[in-house]
Amino acid sequence: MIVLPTLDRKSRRHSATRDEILTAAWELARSEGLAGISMRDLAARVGMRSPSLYTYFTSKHDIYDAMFAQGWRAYLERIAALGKLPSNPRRALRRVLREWGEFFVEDPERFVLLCQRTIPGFEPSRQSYAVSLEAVDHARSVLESLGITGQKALDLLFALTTGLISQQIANDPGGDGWTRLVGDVVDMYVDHCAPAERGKGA
Amino acid sequence: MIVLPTLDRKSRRHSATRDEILTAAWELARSEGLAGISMRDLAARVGMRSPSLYTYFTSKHDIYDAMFAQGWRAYLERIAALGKLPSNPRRALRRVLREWGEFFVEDPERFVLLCQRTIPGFEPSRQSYAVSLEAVDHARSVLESLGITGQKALDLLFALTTGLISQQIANDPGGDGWTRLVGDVVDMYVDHCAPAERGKGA
DNA sequence: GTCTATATTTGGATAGAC
DNA sequence: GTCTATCCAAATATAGAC
Repeated sequence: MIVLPTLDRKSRRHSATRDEILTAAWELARSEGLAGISMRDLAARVGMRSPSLYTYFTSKHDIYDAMFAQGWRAYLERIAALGKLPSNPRRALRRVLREWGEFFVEDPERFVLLCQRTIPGFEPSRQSYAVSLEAVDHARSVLESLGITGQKALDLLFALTTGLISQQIANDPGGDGWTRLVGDVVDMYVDHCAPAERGKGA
Repeated sequence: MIVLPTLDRKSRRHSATRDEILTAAWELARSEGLAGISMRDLAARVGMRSPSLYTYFTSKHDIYDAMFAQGWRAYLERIAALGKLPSNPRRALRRVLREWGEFFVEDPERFVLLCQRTIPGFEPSRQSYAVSLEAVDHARSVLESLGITGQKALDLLFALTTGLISQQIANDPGGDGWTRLVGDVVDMYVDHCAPAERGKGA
């Protein structure tokens, strides 16, 4: 007898409830702040009492960890959904950064969890961290197509983007400052890091 | 009879104790994190019990508020101590940003309180906020000497600097990444925002 | 799997004696 | 001004019945 690699009814149900809890956790994060999530409130939102949550997650940090992985997976999906990037490398970078910015600006608490990591005591597990590294690798490959290599340039790009997003969130939440600035910023960055590309912005 | 505008013995003592508490608060912030300060621990560190703190501050937020103002005042002193800035505007900006970076990298919790403001529920009072605005005005005047004006350019500068510092603190705490990058960053920024200055970096 | 009940800890803040 | 004693609220997590 062959056991199919699908989950049985019970496991599927378990997994669905986990997802339901995570969805509620994101909602709660958006309304109360990420650090403002309490097990009581979270349970109430899915029609449970707090002890029942421990059937699905071993601790509150375990929930944050699942959210962290889920967040980065959502990012990878968004980038994948962009399809083929423009062949002009500068345009490609612009396209990716615009998406990056919209992704985080539309949900500031996601930015806090994924990029700022200011939740006291929380550190992602090895598996969840691995998901975030895929996003870094993707950025690296886009830079390489521009002839930009090295950790320094990558660090600079992240500093630039995360700095802008956090300013945007702090000063103009929900606004479109990012979208309006991203073109400028890409030009500034590329002109500096890949001078050979200067003037090829088209 | 003339009342001199100096504080009497009692007020001086009161003020000295306040300072002592604030110093202990910074120490505690550096070891436990800013959000990890508790009134009990803080009191213990100055040889008191927690209720006594309320003689000097009305609440915990009141302590954060005093720290906020103290932090920005310390920044203004550091900048003032630089003396006359180089007449070359690009060098002047480099000098200021280098100091800015060292000031915050050497005490990450200060950066959190002054620039990130992620303490739940804390907002600086009008007076304390005014101190921080002096720092912004100083940056604006340095930019003006470069012929760079407008809120957008100022925002971009802050995004760039705070982004870099938070990356530095997260990835290489205590390192000198900032110092090594600041020249690059200034060139990149000035080339973009004040093209007329291009090549005048000396 | 879910519940009630509760352990445990921790925190800010206050009352009132001295 | 400082203390002891205490209040009150909130939170995570566990034990054990159903």
